[in-house]
Amino acid sequence: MRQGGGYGRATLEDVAREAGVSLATADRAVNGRQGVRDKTMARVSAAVAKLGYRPNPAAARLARGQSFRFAFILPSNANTFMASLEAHLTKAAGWLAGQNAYCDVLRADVFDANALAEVLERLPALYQGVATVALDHPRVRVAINDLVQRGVTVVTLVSDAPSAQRAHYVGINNPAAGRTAGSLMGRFLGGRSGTVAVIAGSMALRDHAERFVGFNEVIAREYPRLTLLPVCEGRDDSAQNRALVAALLAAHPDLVGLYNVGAGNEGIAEVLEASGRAQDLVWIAHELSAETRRLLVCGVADAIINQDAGHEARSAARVLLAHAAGEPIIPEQEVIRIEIFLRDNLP
Amino acid sequence: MRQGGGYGRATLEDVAREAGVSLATADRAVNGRQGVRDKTMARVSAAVAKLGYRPNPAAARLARGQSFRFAFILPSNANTFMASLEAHLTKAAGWLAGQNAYCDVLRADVFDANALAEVLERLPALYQGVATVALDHPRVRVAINDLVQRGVTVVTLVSDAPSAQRAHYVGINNPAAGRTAGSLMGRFLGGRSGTVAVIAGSMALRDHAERFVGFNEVIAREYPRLTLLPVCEGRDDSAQNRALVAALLAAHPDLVGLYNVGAGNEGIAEVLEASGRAQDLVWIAHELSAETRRLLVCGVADAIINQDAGHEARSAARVLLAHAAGEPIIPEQEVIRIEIFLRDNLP
DNA sequence: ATGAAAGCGCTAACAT
DNA sequence: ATGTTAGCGCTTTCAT
Repeated sequence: MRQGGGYGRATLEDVAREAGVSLATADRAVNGRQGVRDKTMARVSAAVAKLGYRPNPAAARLARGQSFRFAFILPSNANTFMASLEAHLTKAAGWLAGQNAYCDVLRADVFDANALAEVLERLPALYQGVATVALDHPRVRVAINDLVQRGVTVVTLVSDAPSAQRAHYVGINNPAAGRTAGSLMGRFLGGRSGTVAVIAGSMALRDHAERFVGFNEVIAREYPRLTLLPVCEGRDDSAQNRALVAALLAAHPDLVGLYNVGAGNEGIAEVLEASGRAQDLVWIAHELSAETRRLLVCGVADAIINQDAGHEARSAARVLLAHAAGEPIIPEQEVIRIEIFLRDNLP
Repeated sequence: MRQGGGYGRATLEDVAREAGVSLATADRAVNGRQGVRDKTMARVSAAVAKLGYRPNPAAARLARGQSFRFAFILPSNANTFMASLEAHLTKAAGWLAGQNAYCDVLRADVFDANALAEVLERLPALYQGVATVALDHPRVRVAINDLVQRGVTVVTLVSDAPSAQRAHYVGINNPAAGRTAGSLMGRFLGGRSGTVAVIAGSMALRDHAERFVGFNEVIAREYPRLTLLPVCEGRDDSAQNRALVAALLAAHPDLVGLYNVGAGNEGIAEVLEASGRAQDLVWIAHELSAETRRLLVCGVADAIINQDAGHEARSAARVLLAHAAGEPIIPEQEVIRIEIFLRDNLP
């Protein structure tokens, strides 16, 4: 491994010399700290421009020597997706540790607004930042706003609380995800007529409700030959979903499409595969996992809409650190995509 | 994921004290440098474990004070996608500069193996790394291998040279992208029968050829009611593509699908929109841009297969830096996805 | 308002 | 084989 010498990169010291001021003054000027005369400021700025000075973030971090502590609030009962998110969060924590930032995972029943709000309200003061799977509820909103008031950076993760003053939302646009599922459903069904069913965990969950709204919007507007059945709620539970789908198949011989807005795909898969209608019926589900991957490959599922858990974990970590350290983020790097996977473009 | 204790992070000095050795020895042991007795090594390892020591990468970078210089080799005549890639590369260069790594953009006619090979062969020795839009050709392969031999890190970008010993390929799996387009085409056409045309820049371009092969594979195997016409080559040129599509529309009243493997979508769009068959015909193209975005929104294009130029630029920068600095990468972060965009999931 | 100086945690000469 | 020491570029008291 070769090493380049220090090449002519200008340091703050060079700037100070060029401007005829001390290192400390140069630092104050460059970082916009107070107590610098306009005239000196101008001289330093000129030197910066002349030398093409760029601060060395590694050195700044080292000298500052500050460390951070963040909390991640995750659901107490994790499904496959949340488990994957947590695994990625653990890796991201390793990276954060290298940046002098440490994090703890806190549990909350994120489906229960009061339970979640309580965890937020009682959050120990040692945390400079929180990433939480949120809920759009008045008490949660207040809890988040109070934290923000206190100077804590709050980032919502996977599920948003748009009415709160969180610094950032790391997750997908759920109505758009639902519309995407709707378009895929309509197009995959070609000109076929028939009935389409939607299964959700619970319509009280904002993301589920939003996805359904988006799905419904597209189907109703663009595919009049398809009839949407009332949403079935299966609590994201495989066993309940199994029963639901069995009933749907029995009751609707003309069932041509199925969209599962939430989790619990295993149960659905079992019934579909057993029914012999799996290849014929268009099934769209969410979140890529070992299981949904298999379903896609063998043609039982037709498309998987995914949000990249690894990306979300890293994004939350980066955003939290950047905010706490007062550093900028690269916005486009932090946009979580609504990914569409067919069996052909699996990663 | 734990810990922090506020400021009590163990430093190398703590490790040295705990192990009863000097700072330098602790450094040698921790970094696996030679000249440390097994016994001391063990003592240091024990101290590391006991204190939960984690090196501070910022401090290491600062102390090492090494800087790097990379070259990016891009096509001399850029289309929209390449222009976007370059814009993102410029931003990534800003980040790299903060990491003491500087880069230059070199031009080459990357479609001409000899021209590209020449640029690689004559690459100034000052570069520790190169990211190049490559070509799978014997002379290019040799040129890349020679660079690698010399200790230069070579990364291929967007277009690969799999037979060369490049350290990494930043780009998508093109046969898979073609298969993805094929599946979308087949499914979007529902049970319709008819003719499908493919337009490519040139079948001599590896990525174009690979995409076609993937597309053809799926259509031939899964959609027997669709007939594929021989590939038309339009040199990625809008004007040529305009003429090609006009001819196709005239000659094939039963044309139901169109897949453009390469660039030059503007010309295609014009003819399709003018023909009045735009809404009926399924058109799939590559690379999201202001133009293809518009086409998607107004229903002229039905799907865009995309590789994220921003991701590719940042990924190339990260991989190059990590390799040169001997640091690890996060593999899953560097996987470039085959993105499918419908009008509903546009970023 | 400005300057001097002491580190931050680690690396790499240069000793021994 | 191990220790000593001088920084890397920047931030931050503490003086002036």
